[in-house]
Amino acid sequence: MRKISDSTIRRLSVYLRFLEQAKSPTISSGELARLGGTTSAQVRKDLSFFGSFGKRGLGYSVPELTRRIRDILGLERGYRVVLVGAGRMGGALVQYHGFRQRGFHITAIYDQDSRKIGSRWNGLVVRDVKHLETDLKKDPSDIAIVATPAESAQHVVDRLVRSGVKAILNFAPVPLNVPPDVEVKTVNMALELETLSYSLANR
Amino acid sequence: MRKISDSTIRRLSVYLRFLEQAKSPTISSGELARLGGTTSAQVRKDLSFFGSFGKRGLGYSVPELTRRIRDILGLERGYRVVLVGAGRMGGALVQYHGFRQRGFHITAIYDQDSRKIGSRWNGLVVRDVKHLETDLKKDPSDIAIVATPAESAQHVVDRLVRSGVKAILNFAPVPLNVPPDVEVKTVNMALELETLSYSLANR
DNA sequence: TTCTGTGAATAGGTTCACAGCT
DNA sequence: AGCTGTGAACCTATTCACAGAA
Repeated sequence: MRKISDSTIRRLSVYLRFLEQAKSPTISSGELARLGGTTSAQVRKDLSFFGSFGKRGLGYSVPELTRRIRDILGLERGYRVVLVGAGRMGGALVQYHGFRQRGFHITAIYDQDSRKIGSRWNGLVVRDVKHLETDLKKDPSDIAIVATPAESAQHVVDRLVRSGVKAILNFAPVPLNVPPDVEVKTVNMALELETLSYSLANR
Repeated sequence: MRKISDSTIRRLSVYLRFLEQAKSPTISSGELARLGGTTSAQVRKDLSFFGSFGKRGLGYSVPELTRRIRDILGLERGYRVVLVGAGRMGGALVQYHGFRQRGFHITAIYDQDSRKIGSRWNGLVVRDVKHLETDLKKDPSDIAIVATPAESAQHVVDRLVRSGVKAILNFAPVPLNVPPDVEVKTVNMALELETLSYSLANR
């Protein structure tokens, strides 16, 4: 398959959010653009990589386009997600409603700290991270969320990769090394604040 | 000032993190690149937008480059940050060590929910969001973090903008409208998972 | 010799503009 | 007439490659 840019995928995801809230049966590229903060040409180009979903003179059928984008993004199948790191951030993520809503189900939580192990979080019992490999062998997961301290992140990731995890959402503030068939997305909040600092400093 | 791309700024922020951990007194663009997951040419180009900080044949002085990047990013001055939304995510952010470490001080927390108002969070008392404008008039902040539900985010942002906030880090999963002199960075975690879903679906 | 600094070349993403359906 | 689909033009970011300083 043709290489699609990350920004296109992110925009599709944004369009999807608005399609799901749309009231009218059809929507134009211009309207989607306005909602998603982009241009109508961009919307049409983004969609054109995957096919021709619209009707000229009319726009896009909301239910059809919704279905198509969900399909492109692979959201139909639903995912089992394991979370490593039961700190504050892990806690927020477990509760985060947006994940479940989108078909991402957190099925297990791991931590190192014996004070956390055994406690219940949103219906899940925090397990000792030493069980990570054996658990994943029994119940594989495609996606893991890493919310550990920076120091342990790479080690945890190595173990996840060995256990067959293919995609990792990383909240630890370090770039992670993984083999080319594994996808990592790092969310670094301090870094986001620093870009804001830069824009404040340069005006 | 010449327009610098967001990706350059983000990489500077990554380099800075490694410079602060570096042990040797000098470092080459190749080494910084390896640590930061990029190329040596990229490192040199990024830095060249702001000056010539290295010595040919030698590399960059770690303390000097650290200072220069902190200066470029505007991190020397320190920032007062207000947080709106005392939910799970807000709680995680208040505790997040990376912020304080980098000179971002959360000075107030606001919420709408009377059950949360008055409770202590990390030494701060959660205040009723109705005091937002009067508080900001007394003690202005340049930066706000918005961690409210999607529905209230735009309204909160309008009030922040009217109160003189110039930079917003948004965790609500909606694009926000702000005047051109205000900078917004949105972190949307469900969206990050969706890009991972896409890459799993297309292999 | 090593490693920076930087124009030039390349690649990639966005916008334009218009032909072609409905 | 309205709005899509898309090649072409444009613009921006990355990579190359090499001259030049330590």
